[in-house]
Amino acid sequence: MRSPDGRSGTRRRLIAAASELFAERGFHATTARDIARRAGVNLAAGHYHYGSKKDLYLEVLQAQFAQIWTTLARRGGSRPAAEIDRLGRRELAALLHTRLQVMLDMLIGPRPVLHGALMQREMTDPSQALPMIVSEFIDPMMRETERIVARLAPRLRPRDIERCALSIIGQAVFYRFAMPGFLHRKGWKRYPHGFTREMAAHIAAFSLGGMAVVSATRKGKVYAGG
Amino acid sequence: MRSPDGRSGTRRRLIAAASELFAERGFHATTARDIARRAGVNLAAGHYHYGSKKDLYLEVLQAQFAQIWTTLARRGGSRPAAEIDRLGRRELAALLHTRLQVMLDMLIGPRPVLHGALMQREMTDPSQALPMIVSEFIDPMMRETERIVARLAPRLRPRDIERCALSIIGQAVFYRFAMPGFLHRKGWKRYPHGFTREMAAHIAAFSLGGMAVVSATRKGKVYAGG
DNA sequence: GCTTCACTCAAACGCTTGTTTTAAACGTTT
DNA sequence: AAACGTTTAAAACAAGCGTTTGAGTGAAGC
Repeated sequence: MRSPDGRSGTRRRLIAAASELFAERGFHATTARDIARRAGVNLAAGHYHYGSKKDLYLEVLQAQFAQIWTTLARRGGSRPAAEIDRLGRRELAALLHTRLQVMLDMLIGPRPVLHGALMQREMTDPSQALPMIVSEFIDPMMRETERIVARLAPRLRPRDIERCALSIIGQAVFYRFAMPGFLHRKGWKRYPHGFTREMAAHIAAFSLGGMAVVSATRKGKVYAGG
Repeated sequence: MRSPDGRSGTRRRLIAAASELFAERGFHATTARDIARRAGVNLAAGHYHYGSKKDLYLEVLQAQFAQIWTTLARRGGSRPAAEIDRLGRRELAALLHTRLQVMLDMLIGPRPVLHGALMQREMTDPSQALPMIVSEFIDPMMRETERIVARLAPRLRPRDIERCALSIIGQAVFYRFAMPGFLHRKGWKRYPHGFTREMAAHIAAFSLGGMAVVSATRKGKVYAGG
């Protein structure tokens, strides 16, 4: 290859078109001819460069998830572990809030990135790429959230740290996974302006309360918090 | 038709096989031949009885969601609105707990019903059936949860009642939507025995704390609850 | 006993799919 | 100028798809 992507950017155009289509319609409902048409290249180009539709799909996931932490960190939604351990209570709460805001922006914001749709599809129909997605995204996301939770509620048992982290992430991710039902119920075409900001604030507040109660609850006192 | 379902139960067998396959693999990845094979009927039987694969799919969704509230109520996860309004605080908390337990059992329990998988697929690739699913399931589920929340935290503004209900449902549904990633991360093949019980208890406790804090939080005091 | 009817069956239809093939061009490097 | 990697074009491939066909089945109705 003379340049990183041929001369006319065929490889790049193929990846871009395939990313969009796989995110929009999923693997099965996307055809090689759809991809070639949207990329503006010949049908045979896909197989020339990527061998097969499946390999192209795996390339797409690889490329998308390779850049996600850069995006997250650039917007302040991710911080090194050592930094988190140095934060005070108010800063931790602020980090949680920012993190939720960034996550929601990426998932359902006015310009959502493709990770959300692709991940949702992988959770519905897992492929060979699932291990990569777990190790490259889900696992780091969980670990970092657990670290924030552990700092905010130091008395929690490890299993409760994990459960609280799952509760936090679950609340946020829900707005992507349930989006069609949610929007239809509200009669909306898309989430309104400022929606992610308000939901991030709600989830942060709700979760701080949840952590406080779980942290104060002893075994058998499940219904505490009255 | 001689009997409610022919003589050999072809219609019933088709619906059963199609329900399983659509839940397992989705609409696109399920073929008419797969369905006929699993149902043990001739390939043409599907089109004879249901007209088209799409009509069969809609029939499947209709049948599955027609019975979901019966199942939910039978297990104590749903109560008439008038009853809810009569419950005391401890009873409401117990209802919330039971409701979460039943929901989780249906979503990820040892014998999960098909609604979970089918709904997840509709949220990923909505079809004509989406309005039915919203009006028959999502909307009643939201209204009843909001009623419980409203009784548990009477000072909440309506918008916060809705958000708290979404937080509660989101935490539970997350374990279905993110199941493949979650299981792979833990190295599990399925959720372990007692998992739904523990998670229902956690989500109930976490949510009671969340509601308490959101209820006590005034505008601008987002980070309260320390 | 004959027709009627709902139903079943194997076979085939026309179409789309992912993939491959063949040929010819293009621009860059050697 | 020759060689090379890249791209296009058009066509074809086998396989699989949803759907249709038409003959055949056996019980029900008259």
